[in-house]
Parts: sequence; C-alpha cells; structure tokens
Amino acid sequence: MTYNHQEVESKWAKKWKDSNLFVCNFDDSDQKFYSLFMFPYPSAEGLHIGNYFCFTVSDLIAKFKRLQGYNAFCPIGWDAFGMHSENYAIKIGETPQKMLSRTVENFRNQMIESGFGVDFTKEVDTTSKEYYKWTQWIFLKLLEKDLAFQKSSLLNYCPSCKTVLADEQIENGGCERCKTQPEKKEMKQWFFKITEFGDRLLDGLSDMDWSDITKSAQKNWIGKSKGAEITVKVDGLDKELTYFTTRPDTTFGASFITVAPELKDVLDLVLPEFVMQAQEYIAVSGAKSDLDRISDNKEKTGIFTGRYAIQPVTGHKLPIYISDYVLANVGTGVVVGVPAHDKRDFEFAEAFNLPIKRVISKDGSDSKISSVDDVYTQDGILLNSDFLNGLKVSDAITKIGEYIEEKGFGKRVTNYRLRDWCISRQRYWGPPIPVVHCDDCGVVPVPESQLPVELPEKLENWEPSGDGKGPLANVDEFINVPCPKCGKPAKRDADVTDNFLDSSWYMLRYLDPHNDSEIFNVERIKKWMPVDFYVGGNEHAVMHLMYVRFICMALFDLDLLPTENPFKKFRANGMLLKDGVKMSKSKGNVINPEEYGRKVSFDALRTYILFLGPLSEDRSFSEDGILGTRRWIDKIYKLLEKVEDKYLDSDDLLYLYNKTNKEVVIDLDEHKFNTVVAKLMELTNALIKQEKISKEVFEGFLVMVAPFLQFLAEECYSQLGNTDSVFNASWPKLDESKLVKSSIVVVVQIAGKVRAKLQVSPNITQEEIQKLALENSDVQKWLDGKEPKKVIYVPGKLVSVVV
RNA sequence: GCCUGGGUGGCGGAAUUGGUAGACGCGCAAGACUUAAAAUCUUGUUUCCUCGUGAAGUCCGGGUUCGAUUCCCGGCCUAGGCACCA
Repeated sequence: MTYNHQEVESKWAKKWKDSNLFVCNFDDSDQKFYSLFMFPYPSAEGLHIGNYFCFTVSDLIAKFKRLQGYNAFCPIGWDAFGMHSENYAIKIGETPQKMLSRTVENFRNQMIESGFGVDFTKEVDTTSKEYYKWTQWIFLKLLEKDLAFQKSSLLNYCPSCKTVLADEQIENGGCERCKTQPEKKEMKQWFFKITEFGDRLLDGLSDMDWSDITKSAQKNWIGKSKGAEITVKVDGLDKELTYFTTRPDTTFGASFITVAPELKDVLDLVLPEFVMQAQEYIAVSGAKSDLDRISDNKEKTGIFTGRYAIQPVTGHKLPIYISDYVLANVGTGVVVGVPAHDKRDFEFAEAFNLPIKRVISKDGSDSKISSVDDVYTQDGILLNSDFLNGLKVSDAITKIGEYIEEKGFGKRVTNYRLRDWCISRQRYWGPPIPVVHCDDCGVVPVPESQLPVELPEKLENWEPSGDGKGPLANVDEFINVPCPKCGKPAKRDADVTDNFLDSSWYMLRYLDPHNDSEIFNVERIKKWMPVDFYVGGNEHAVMHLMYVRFICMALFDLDLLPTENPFKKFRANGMLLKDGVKMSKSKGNVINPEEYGRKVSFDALRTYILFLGPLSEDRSFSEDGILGTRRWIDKIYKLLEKVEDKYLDSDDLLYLYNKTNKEVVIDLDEHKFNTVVAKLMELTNALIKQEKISKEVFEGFLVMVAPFLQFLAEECYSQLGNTDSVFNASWPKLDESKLVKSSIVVVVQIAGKVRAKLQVSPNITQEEIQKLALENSDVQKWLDGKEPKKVIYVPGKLVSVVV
C-alpha cells in the first residue's frame, strides 16, 4: 500500500475549495478565532517560501482552533498597490493592473493546491475601488481630526524611485528598496501626526502579547527620552536659544553651546568678522549627507560664532559654536556642551581647548578628566555644583527640573525620536489623496459621497517623471476639477498615499469585504476584533506594525473598534535559510514550494519547515531533512492496516495517547510546533509497535495530526469510512484517568549523581521510599559504609542522599 | 555605546516553579531483506579512557545549592533594533 501524494493532495485540495470547507460564517462569533498572516504583494515569481512559511503557521493555528470547536477565520488578500508592483510593471513594460490580474490568479492557485484553509470568499485587493475608497475615507477622517496635515520640510527624496520616502524607509542611509542615497529636498507633503500618539504607542507595548524582538524595535524607534529644555540669552543680541538635554543635573559643568549648521537664521548669531568662515563651514557640512556626517565622526569640527550665551542657572558665559555633530532635526538643534560627562562634548572641548569641569563622580571626590576614557557617564554624587552638591544624579535631575521651572529658565520635557509619517508619494500606483486645492478655499477635502477619487486607468506615461510632481499632475481630466466648496476651477492633489496606509487597516476590511455603504459593519468588527493571532516577518516591526497601531488608535478614538490594539497576539517568524545561508535569486538557492510539493508532498514540506525549530528562530532547510517528514507520512499511512473497530488498546498506549493529546494542546497554544511534531512522531512510533489499533484512538490521532499532515489525515479519515471532512471532526477528548500510571521510576542520587533507579508505586510514602533507597544494593555500594547526612525526597522524581 | 534575543552531540534542535542532559528528526555505522542497488526494517550513535557500578560534559571564569543547561556576579561570541538622539 503506497501513498501517492500527488494524487491524494490534488484530489482533496479541489474538494476543499469546491465544498467551501473553509468559508467562515461571521454570524457565529461566540467562539471566534481570527488567525491572520501578513498579506503578500502578489509578485510575478509566485508564492515565495517565506510567504509559504508564514501562511502555514497562520493556517495551522486556524485549523487547530477549528478542530477545538472555534469558528476560525483565516483570510487572504493582496497588498498590490505600491512601488513593488509598480517598479516591476515598469521593468516588464506592462501596466500594473494587467500584470496583477495574472499574478493574483497564480498566487491563488498555488495557495489552493498547497491546501491552505483560507477563506477565499473574503478576499481583499487594496487596488480595487471598493477597497481604496475606504483608504481615502480614512485619510478624510484623519484630516477631520487634525491628524493629517500638510507641511513643507526637508525630506528624503529617492532619485531612483522618484518619490519622497518616510523616515522609516531609510535603511543605512539609503532607500530601503533600491539602496540609492536619498537627496534632501524641501517639499510640501502630507503627514499623519503619529507623534501625537507617541506615548500611547509606547505605553501600549508593555502589556501586549507580541514578540520581544518586535516590541524592542518599536520602543527603540519611538525613542522616548526625558529631559529639560533650557533657554539661554545670547549676550549682546536680542535673541534666545533653547537647548534640550537629558542631563540637566550637569548644568554646572557646561562650558559651551553648539548649534546645528542647518538651524534657521544661524548666521544671525555670528559676529560680522566670523561670518565668512561660518558661511563656508555651513556650506561644507550642508553638502554632506547624513550618512557622511555619521561616518566622518572621528574628529569634531566646528566654528566659533564670536558670541556667548548666558546660562541662567549658573550665570556663566558659554561660547557659542556651530558644529555638524549637532543635527537640526534632533531635539531643538542646539546642544549644551558638558565635556566631563559626555564623550562627544569632550572631543569637541579638546579640539577647541574649552574648559572641562567635573561635576559628578562616584563618591563626590574631584579628579581630573584628561582623556575620553575618563568621561564619567554613570550614576554618582554631584560636586562643584552649588545647590546640587552632594545629591545623587536622579535627585539632582528632579531638583534642578523644579528649579528651572520655578525660575522660568526652562521646563521639563519629553522628546521622541519618532517623526510624523510622511504619506505623500509622487507615484502613480496608489490611492489618490482625496483633497482638492482651490485658490480661494485652500485645501478642500473631497466629500465622502464623491469617494473614491478614482485612479485614472488608461494612462500614458504613468511612470514617475522625477520632477517632484506625481504623474497624475499631467492628467488633465483627473487633475482639473471644480472646487467642491465654491465650484471654481481647482486642482486635485496629484500625489497618492504611501503603500503602508493600504496595509494598515486590511484586517478590518476582511471582516466585511463587500460592504459598499460603510468601511465595515461596526457591530461585526466589535465582535471579531482584535485579531487573535498574527504572524509575519519582523522586517515589519517598525513600519507596518507601527502604522497599523496608529491607524487603529485613531479608529478606536472614533469608536469604530473595540480595542486600540488590533493584534491580541503577534509572533514574528524567523527566516528560512537554505543550508545555513540566506536564500536569494542571485545565489540560485531559492526554495520553490511547488517543487517540493511535487517531490515529497505539501504535507511533508509544511511539516518539515515547522519541525525545523522554534517559530521565532531562523531555520535551515536541507534536502535530506525533509525526507524525515515524508517517512513519517508513509509510516502513518501503513498504520491504516492495523485499525480494528472495537479493539481494546493497552494501558500503556492509552497513557501515551492521552499524554500526547494534553501536551500537544499546550504546545500548540504556545506555537511550539517543533515539539508538537516530535511528540506526534513519538506517538506514531508507539502505534507502529501495536498489533492492532482501535478505530477510536486512530481517528483521534488523525485529528491531532491533521493541522500538520492535512491531506494525509483527510485521506486516512476518509478511508476509514467517514464521509465528512476530518476538519469537521472534533479534537479528541482527554481522558485524565488514563494519565495515572501504576508504577513510576524514582532515581536515587548520591552526591548529586544518579546511582540507582527504583520502580515504585506512585502512592509510596517518603519513609517507605527512603528505606527502599538506602537498602538498595547499588546505593549501599556507593555509600560504602558512610552514614547519610541528609536524605531529600522529591515526590515522584528522586531521592537525593547527602554524605 | 544603548535596548532585545540567542550560545546544548557531526547537524536541526529537546529539557527551566533548580531534580535522570541530548526527546524527535537528519546524517553516519553495522546487520536483515535483495543476484545487486534503492526503498524498507532492526540495532547503535556526546566525548574520553585503563571499557567500569568509570570520568568529563550544555560558550568561558566565579558563586549559591544535596543537586545548576536552568538562579546570581563578571566576561566572550552571535543575531536583530536604535545611534554624534544631546
């Protein structure tokens, strides 16, 4: 009896799809389980193994929950707007619409043949009018709430992608997509005020059941720092400067002030005789990219302005310098230099021969700071600091904070690294920004009733032009519209929104994908949200996952969501490597799921990649390894011959069967798929040793195996005479009474080493077992006549004899 | 530099309210079946030695404990995030 996987798998894949087996009925929400994976952009290459892995995890959890009696929902959709698709379409000389209809079809078919239990009837496509109408609606809602605004600022402009990039899209100083170094351009763009949610985004993390690695990335990205803003007067000028510091306690150690070269009106600070040099310095540093400035950080450069600032607390006159180690967009763009307690300030002070005064030391004693290594940044006691002397750092921070506020010298503030989300893109392939610019009325939102603002379909020259305007600016019939307010000729916004906006609410639309009168039915959303389990790559830790949280907070505030956190549980999956190295097309080591489906079966592939290791860790795929899961399939299939209707299974088997059941449930809820597979394999090995197996136990076993070896389980279940799907069966009932053993093994340790094993009744008393242990001949030999000092008994486990 | 993870056989990895280290799988070796091979089945597989009722062993060095992969202190390596962030 050999198992023909190709025949079996294609048969059931078709049946599952045709019978709508995995279609979810939303009306039944008492025991709902929403399992979600990060939806893909349908690339031309088809289903990538990384996608396949992530889908498998979500699908497996959904199937498990379904078997446990939950109404499980596992949807699919296409994140098809954005530069991925647009750039590829440009490359192959096709329009994105045309290309996508083909690639989506391909993706869908691959998912069906892999046996994914996703509900295709709830499919969502971010590029459809029915979807992006509501993406635009969200924009309008945020505009209404003052969370969307236009701002002109220095932005990162990618000359290759021909659009501005969000801060999050800069990686190691380059564009995350094409690695091109972005140019700084002054442009007027739309932003979402994500910074207003900085604290909520940060505080929310603490009680979220998300991967630590993801939470840590978000925390670092938000970059909250507490400190103080202190205002200093510029001597001889009617001008003030405000600097931000996290260490106001070091105020008495300040010896200079530094301002960023890009700071507005910086030249006003400079004395006439220094202006020439200053202009030159500003020009030179302005020509450097951020990356250069960071990499040339060996030596501190700068220029003296000739001016001094009066520090209000100390009354000291501090020289003002311009230096490019200070960045205009960080804090206030003005920094106070405390060389004794900051390495950068020390380097600067050394280069410019400025005083270095210690104001903190471990025990309050003074000693000279003569090299960078002496710079003292730890906790300690204040000295040389007037009214702060003798205080601990934390107390000094509190005291001076109160002091400056009382005297009006400054205030305590919280700073964030997080920047507002720039959402304008000068591209074609996205939802047009639904506003009209009118000479008389200014920015006028498109009325809701006129949504969607349709992206023109048949368009010549839809590629980005690179002139800083989106390609839509040249489409007259699109761009020229009457102002919705006054009716005079006006122009639409020519930009489209960032792709990340599309994906920041898709999990909501899945729950009501065909609703054309509202974004979704709020009642249903409140029953089905949050998503119970979300899985995807950690490369989305800061962008996608931060934006989703932001959008959901905004929608929550509009009373459209039951919680502000959309994902009850999120797990980042590790990367799949091939023989220990990263897969890439250029290396030619890309794993194609279809190929392995054909060779060894989708069941074996699916189970193998889960068996490789813990979900969060990178795992290494090998050609040989996958044979192990394929062998497992064959072993189970052969067991069919042993199944007998009313067979009485042995106690030992029933013990293992129930123990496995119990442990598998626990491990699956903790997503420890590798150990679940190991335990099911162990049970399989025990079943192989049986003469016969009862139908009841074998069917229960098939149900436990079904989330992994889905096609095999269905086939065996059907061969046993069942007409319904194994996925309509229920999880086997746990029989606790079978988990009690008639005898247990207790080990005896002498000086911490195992020297004997005793087979005893589980109800044995401490006295009895101690007596047995000490009488044991092996124990006697090891004791060698010595008297035990102490005997420790761990019930059911061991006896430890101390000599 | 700061913030998160991780470090266990030839390999992927199991085991934590501190209690038999190496489950499960891969690979390898030997045997069975076969004319032969593949497949399959059986057995073995942490290392070392003087082969035993032996010793050592979970990145390294200390500590707590009858007992430490697990807890504490110090260090090394590694993956990810942030970074002249003031």
